[in-house]
Amino acid sequence: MEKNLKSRVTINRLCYKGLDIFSKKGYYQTNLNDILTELKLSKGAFYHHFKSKEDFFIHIVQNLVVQKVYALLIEPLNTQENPLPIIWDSIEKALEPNKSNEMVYGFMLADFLTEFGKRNEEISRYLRDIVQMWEVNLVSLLKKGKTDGHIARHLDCEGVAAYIIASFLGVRTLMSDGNSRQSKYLYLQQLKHYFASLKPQPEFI
Amino acid sequence: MEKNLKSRVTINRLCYKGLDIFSKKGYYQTNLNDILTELKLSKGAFYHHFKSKEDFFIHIVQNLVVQKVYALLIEPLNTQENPLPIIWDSIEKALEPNKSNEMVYGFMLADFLTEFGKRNEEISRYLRDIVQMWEVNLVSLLKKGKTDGHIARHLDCEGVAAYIIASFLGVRTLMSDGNSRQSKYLYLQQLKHYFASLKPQPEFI
DNA sequence: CTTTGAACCGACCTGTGGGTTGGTTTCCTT
DNA sequence: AAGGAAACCAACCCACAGGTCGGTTCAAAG
Repeated sequence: MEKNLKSRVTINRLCYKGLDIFSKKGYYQTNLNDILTELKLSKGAFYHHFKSKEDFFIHIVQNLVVQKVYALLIEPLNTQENPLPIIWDSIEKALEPNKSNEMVYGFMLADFLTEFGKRNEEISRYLRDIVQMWEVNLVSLLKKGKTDGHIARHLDCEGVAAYIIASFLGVRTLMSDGNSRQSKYLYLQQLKHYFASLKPQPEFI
Repeated sequence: MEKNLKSRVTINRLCYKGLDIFSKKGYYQTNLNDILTELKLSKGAFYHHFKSKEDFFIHIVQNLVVQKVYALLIEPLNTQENPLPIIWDSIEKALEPNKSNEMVYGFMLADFLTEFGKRNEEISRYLRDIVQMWEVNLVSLLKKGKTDGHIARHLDCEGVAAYIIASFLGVRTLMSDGNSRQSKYLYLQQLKHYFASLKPQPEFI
């Protein structure tokens, strides 16, 4: 195989497997051998492509995590329709386990944010940037929903976005507690109820 | 000082300082010396009172964490009044930093749940028990609120409780992101809005 | 005062895991 | 074919942290 191509293949394998295991066990609880033995690679191979474990993780965040969050939670918001069902659908999909690798991408962000919160300022910043990117897009979509008459005028769009994000980040904690299907179902139902309360109330017009 | 008393004093000092530092840095990222040097105690002293780091942490959870959660989130629910303002107040207080030691007890549960989620089944169970204790009390209070006419009849109390818990656990992630006051404010405002939507709707009677 | 054992000390042991380094293979260039 | 660089290997290094152990202090009992 061509050298340059082979290099990229190895880097990709490392990143995907890394994200997989980091998501399952957490960053600090994962050691490089966990990743390397599964891929039948050596320490030397790893440190040929990345200068440190932290560098490796940042690379994963800036590529894979950003990409997943964008595809699942942000890109769907690019719509002209009623925002609330769109947002609800995107969240439901984000909580759905990915068939190909059993990974629930919705988990990653919240777990990583917690893990690095008071521990690694640099990585925290990258993660917060992703959340903020989501928040910004939510807010602007909600504001458009206001002008289009889908959302009550008196609502605070920043507040609604923060509340959506908080509940989304929190439900994962409950979902990892055994009966994840039940928690997810209850959460999504109430999210729908909350969204219904955001619609313009006819009797107030 | 009497031996037995001195022992209990030392154990208490260890537990409080342990909870403090574990809350700030996480369990796995805290080493015993972080705790022991601050208390001017030795390894020997520690292992005289506890058989392992894990045993130590379980002791903290079963005593201090349970006690804090109970005092802040469960005991206030023992009321005959309208449940929704009561729940809201308890959550607001739980998110308030404790003046005496700067610790935000509301943080602990969610952080620890995340940290041990896929890592230590035994400790996870203890933590989940605490959440479930909260959930059970929330549900029963909400059901009473239904019969008392404070909450709409068609609502699913388990769902409401799950949603409250999810959003509470999640807001802490946002709160540790720098501007915690702003996040908390937005969250509490929307929680109030959500609660308002749970009241019986006059036009549906 | 002596004895006893709980409370405590701190040097040491040991496994772990991030990172290094010298060497080997593979593939492209000339 | 030869040279060289990229890709990779695996033994090694070392700092760190959980846990151990022999010894010391001190308060209560006899």
